[in-house]
Amino acid sequence: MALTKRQKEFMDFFSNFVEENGYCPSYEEIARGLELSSLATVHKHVCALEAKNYLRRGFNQSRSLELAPRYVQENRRGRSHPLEIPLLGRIAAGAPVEAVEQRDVLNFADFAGSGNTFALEVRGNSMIEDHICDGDLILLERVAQAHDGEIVVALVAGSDATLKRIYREPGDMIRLQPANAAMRPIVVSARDVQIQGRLLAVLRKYK
Amino acid sequence: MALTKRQKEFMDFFSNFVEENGYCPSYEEIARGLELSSLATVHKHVCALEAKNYLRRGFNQSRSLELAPRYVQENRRGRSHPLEIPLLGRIAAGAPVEAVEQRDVLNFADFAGSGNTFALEVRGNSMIEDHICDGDLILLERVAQAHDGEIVVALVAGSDATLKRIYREPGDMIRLQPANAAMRPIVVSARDVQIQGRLLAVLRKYK
DNA sequence: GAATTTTCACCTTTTATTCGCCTACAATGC
DNA sequence: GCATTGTAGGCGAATAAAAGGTGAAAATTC
Repeated sequence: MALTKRQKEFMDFFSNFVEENGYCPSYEEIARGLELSSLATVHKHVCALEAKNYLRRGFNQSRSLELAPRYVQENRRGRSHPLEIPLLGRIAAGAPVEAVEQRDVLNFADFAGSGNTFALEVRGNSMIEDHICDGDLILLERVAQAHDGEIVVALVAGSDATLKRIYREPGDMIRLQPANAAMRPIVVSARDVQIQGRLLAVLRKYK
Repeated sequence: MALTKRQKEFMDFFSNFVEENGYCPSYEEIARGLELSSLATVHKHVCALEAKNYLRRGFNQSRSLELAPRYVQENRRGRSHPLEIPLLGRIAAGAPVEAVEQRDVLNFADFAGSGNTFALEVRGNSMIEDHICDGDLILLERVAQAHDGEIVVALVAGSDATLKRIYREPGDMIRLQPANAAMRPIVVSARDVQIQGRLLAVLRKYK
């Protein structure tokens, strides 16, 4: 009574959907998720999975599917801490992911730095060559000073807040260097630059 | 006996209302909150949710609804510390950061997805044009199937795990497309490809 | 008497079910 | 070796029921 490949995909999709939305998908939503064009196929899968005791349902009731206790038991792995994620290893290293022992844990606290952290959403492509894109979220540590070459959010002449690399220049000047060949560095008097924060991390979310 | 989409919205609204006000909403307040014009609809929802054991109530008594134990249990998850960071606004928008008075909060749970998440460290530059760099950490959702164009970690012929965009090709073939002009796509039979996860997020840490 | 819940009859949209028929593949009997 | 059978997976359309909705009137409690 084990799952077939397709049935496993079904269960994966289903449990992810419920986890994310808090309610059961309709047959049509399932069909879209599994790229099926007929509801009959979804129905067949449901029947098969119910027979195998992976799903429960109410007859003819909308969105009444639920994971059967059997599935829940077989699949409840480390629900430990929402902030800790198993760090399995490295890709392109020629080994299947499962094979890599789980010894490391990725903890979000590592990204957040001390207490003085804030976030911004990036607009524009001034740092694109450093692979910081429009729409990315960045975490910053609130500091007033930065070292040469660090990426900072700086306020120039009290008006523009920009993300740039910072360099000190002779004559008490400051150069704010974009990472975009199409853009020119900003060189201004140190008096007119106010550093707002130093880049700690870049976060990018997909879909 | 799972919740439907609308019932979930009902429960969300109801529990938020109680949380904020400390008392139960009247049917009319519920109707306004869910943009319903008839109290009959509210009543129907209440009956359905009572039957499903998500709500309790006293017959004909005003504002006597309460969350049933079942709901409370299912929804008291990881209230530990979501690790929230203030999201202040956007840069390069021509305004100083402080000026943006935004109440938004960046929550790491938003990145971690459902419970089925794991992390990998990226090696190599095969996705560099998508701005995923050597050394970046990526979060993945464990799925067995992916849609065309999504970025996945795939195991090819049981040996290489790689991060690529996936596309289906005629003849039951799969094309794994790098984002790097110097590299060629991998085209193999669908049988020889095993998807390990779908990209949820990219994290990059500085210094 | 005001606020609130319950009930009525009726409507629309969403959804699950069922039917017949198709392909691929692996196992079985001859 | 070859036909036969069984099983998993799939398609599209028709159908009926559940879920969601309306407005107004009645009933109940405070």
